[in-house]
Amino acid sequence: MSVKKQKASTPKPDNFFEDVYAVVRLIPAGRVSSYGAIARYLGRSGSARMVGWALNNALVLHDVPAQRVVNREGRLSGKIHFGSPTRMQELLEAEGIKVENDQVVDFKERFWDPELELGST
DNA sequence: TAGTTGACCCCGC
DNA sequence: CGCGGGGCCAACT
Repeated sequence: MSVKKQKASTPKPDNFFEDVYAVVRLIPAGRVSSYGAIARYLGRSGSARMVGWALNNALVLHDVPAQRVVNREGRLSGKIHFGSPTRMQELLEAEGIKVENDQVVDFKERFWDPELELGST
């Protein structure tokens, strides 16, 4: 069976990426989450960077509110990828989230942990 | 083909 | 208590 590895032309069911989109989509308006929290919830605590990559693809898909996802400092680390230097902040303010100096105000109170909200049995 | 970067986080000094 | 380096996995050059 000379089955060569066709890396392209495949639906690519990347569960990890898809799962990231699902969790981010579950984030309610007015709340924010962090890469590490999502990564940990998916079982990839060490691969928090991949969450960022997933969201990067999310921007292309245009179906995920990536603006609600920030780093563990509550800082808009990914605002650079929104095309405009203030795009992410504007979106967050539109959701009711206050942002000062590229930093989410009361981030600790606005923080939304998937494992805490969803993973509660 | 292989090397480097990257929307990060944690540990050690 | 502050700063630096390593680790993680995938995509880009």
